[in-house]
Amino acid sequence: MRSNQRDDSPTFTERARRAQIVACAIEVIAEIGYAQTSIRKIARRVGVAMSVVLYHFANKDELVRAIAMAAYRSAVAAMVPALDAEATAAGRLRAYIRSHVAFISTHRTQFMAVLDIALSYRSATGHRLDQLEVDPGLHGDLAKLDLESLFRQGQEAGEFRPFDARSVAVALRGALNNAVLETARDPGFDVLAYGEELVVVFAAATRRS
Amino acid sequence: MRSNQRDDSPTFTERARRAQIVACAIEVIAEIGYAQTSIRKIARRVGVAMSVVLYHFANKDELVRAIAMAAYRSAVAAMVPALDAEATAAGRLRAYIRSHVAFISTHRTQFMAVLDIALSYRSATGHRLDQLEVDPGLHGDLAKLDLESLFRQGQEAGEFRPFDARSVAVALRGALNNAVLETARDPGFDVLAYGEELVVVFAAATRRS
Amino acid sequence: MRSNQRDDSPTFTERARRAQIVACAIEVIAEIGYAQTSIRKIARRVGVAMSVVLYHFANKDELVRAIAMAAYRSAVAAMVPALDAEATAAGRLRAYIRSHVAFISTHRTQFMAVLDIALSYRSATGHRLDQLEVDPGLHGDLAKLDLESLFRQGQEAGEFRPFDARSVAVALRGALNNAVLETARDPGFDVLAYGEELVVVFAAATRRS
Amino acid sequence: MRSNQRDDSPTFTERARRAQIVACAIEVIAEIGYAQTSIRKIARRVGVAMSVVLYHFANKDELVRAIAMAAYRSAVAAMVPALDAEATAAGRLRAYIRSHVAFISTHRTQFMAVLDIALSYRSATGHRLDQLEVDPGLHGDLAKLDLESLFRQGQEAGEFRPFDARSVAVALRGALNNAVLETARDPGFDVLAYGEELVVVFAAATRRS
DNA sequence: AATGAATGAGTGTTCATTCAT
DNA sequence: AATGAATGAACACTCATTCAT
Repeated sequence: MRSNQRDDSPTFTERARRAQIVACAIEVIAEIGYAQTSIRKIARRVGVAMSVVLYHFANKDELVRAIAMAAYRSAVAAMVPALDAEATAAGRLRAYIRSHVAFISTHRTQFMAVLDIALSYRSATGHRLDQLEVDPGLHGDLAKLDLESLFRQGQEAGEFRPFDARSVAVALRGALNNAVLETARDPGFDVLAYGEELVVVFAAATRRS
Repeated sequence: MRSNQRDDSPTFTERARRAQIVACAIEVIAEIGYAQTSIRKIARRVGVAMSVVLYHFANKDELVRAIAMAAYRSAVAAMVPALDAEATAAGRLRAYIRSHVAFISTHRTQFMAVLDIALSYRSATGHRLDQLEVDPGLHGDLAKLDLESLFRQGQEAGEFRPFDARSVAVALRGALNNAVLETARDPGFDVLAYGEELVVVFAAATRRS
Repeated sequence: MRSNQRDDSPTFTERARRAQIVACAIEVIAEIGYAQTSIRKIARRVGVAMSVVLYHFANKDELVRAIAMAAYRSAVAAMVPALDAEATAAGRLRAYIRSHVAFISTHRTQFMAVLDIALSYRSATGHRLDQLEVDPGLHGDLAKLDLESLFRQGQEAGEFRPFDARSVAVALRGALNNAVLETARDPGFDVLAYGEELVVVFAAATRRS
Repeated sequence: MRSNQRDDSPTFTERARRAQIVACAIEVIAEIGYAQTSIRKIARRVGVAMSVVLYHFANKDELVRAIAMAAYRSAVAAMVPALDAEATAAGRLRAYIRSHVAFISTHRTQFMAVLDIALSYRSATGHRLDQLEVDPGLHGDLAKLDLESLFRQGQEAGEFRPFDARSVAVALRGALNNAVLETARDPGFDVLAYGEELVVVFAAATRRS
């Protein structure tokens, strides 16, 4: 077990196996739903014994956390640069929406899996996915994706009208998440076009006068 | 068992027990999440043996269906009159949002439960909640709550600008559902104020010119 | 409940209901097999509540006994006259086989059900069907159908060669019962022709010199 | 679980456990009857948790199949050599009966169990035991035990009189199976003597002129 | 004579987790 | 680093039986 080793740096093999397991877990969850997913089925997909999964992850909660972290990391990698490239709040809002739907359309299975977990998972202690501790390195970057502060900055800069930042953030997040569910219901749903519509809607909704 | 009776009229006791079980099931699901909810836990809450629940509902799927139908029925009762009272599409949109958030705030646990089911439930045949057959009497009224046609009618009447009706419907539905999840995360979240913000946002987003 | 009544003579309705339940039970067992048969399914077939069955039969064992007795009675009614009409042991053996397969082919479902019960049923006390007490009135007639004494009488009369009566009785009974199972496997199996073959086989096997 | 392994060669421990479970299952079934046998009771006899049985057999049907295959295998091992040693059809018929009753008397509980299963078991799909797929290696040898072709060959060779081969096969099989049931009713029943009687009966029944 | 409601013991099956190797 | 074996708790569901009405 990892905790038996004297230093904390995982070996190369260790890292590779973990990544492989996380990837397979995402596939399985996206395919059959988190509720129907078991460690055995994940192991079967990887092609190893079930105990191998638990050798690398101690328990199911830790595996779920790893899946979420991997998703956060790739979301951050895809969205933060797009946001950083914009000078205005309105530009960053557009970039947020567009990079988000782009990410959804390129990482459909991953997003599906994480959303599924986010909606139905509770840890042994009853906590939801978004109440899990985030890896320290990720914390700063995730803050950059906080919609509420994006809106507030736009209001302070005089770009946006004075609305309740939190409410509009909740609305936009809900709208974006629903894109994934809609894709699940209808695989033909055009996520990118949906994104463009959201750009128009939320531009109109936040614009001054 | 109900399916044993020759006539279809359930007795008073039968109806009362079923209602009681549905109510308790809603409570339990809202509290611990659908994935963690079992028939035994529901029975424990009602204060009867697990087999009593299955005496009244035959199987889990039927119970889930009963919960959903009860929720649909009360949602329809709360929202349809509000919509019928409005003459314009813009008015009906406002009424939709306001009656919806009002319903959320008065039926929090019920809505939570149904949303949770909608997101994580799959029937034995793999179907999602929204793919379940709806009681015939309910079908007509549920159609009145279809956002996409509401938008389309507003566009045909020249009230709304020409946007993609489906996309905006998906966005609004996502935003409204997220209100429930936000309440779950933060019980202090003011749903009614959120609704007023949505009224403004979607008025601005749909208005001509 | 019957045991509440002061005299033991069942009413007409009572007798009719019991007969109806027994008939339906036989149908159900023949169709889906005794192992899959439950009191509820029988009641469903009759068109009454499950508790009605138990009102008339006290428990499952009693119902099973009633089914067996009904079958014995109709078998006796069909076979005993045929046997009584024969003067020689060889004639009675032929009559036994022929009336037996005739009975099988006219009472297929009934025979199927009883055989199924005979093979897989154990009472609460672990007893098999053939270890159940037989109705006093039936006892005498059932004795007339005892193959072993038929063979022994034929031997004493000098008609049959000296073989082990019990063994040949076991063999013939096994051969006859297997006709029913063969019919279950292949519904096209010609039971009457099978009977004629058995007549030849057991004539040759028992005949002197 | 075995189905987890990547190669198909079961370990020594695995094979031993499976054999042990099959052996105990046979004991339990022979004692209390297949209908009364549950996985839990089998596990209790083995002295392990019920889940251990399902760890090795996936489901009840697979366990039943394993029991049947084990019985078939030992029956083939006991009877086929005896048949192969005979040159004539009449000799093979005698060998069939004698090796069969010998097998019954040495493998009483095993035979009881398999017969009980054969008579009352239905798979999840409704199939009977004799409709289950047979292990490929066994298939050829089992064909050698087909009574109907044995009789037909004897007729073609002019050894047997012209009777309906299928009927006599059904009769002999019924007679042999009934030996097991008779033993269950009366443990003192002399199966070997019964076999000798059958040899005489079926010799007389099949012989020319 | 009949029934609806309830119950507890039982069924097969799934699952995350532990542990010795 | 990996694994086979085992386990107990939980799951949905079935069943014969009881009892008040």
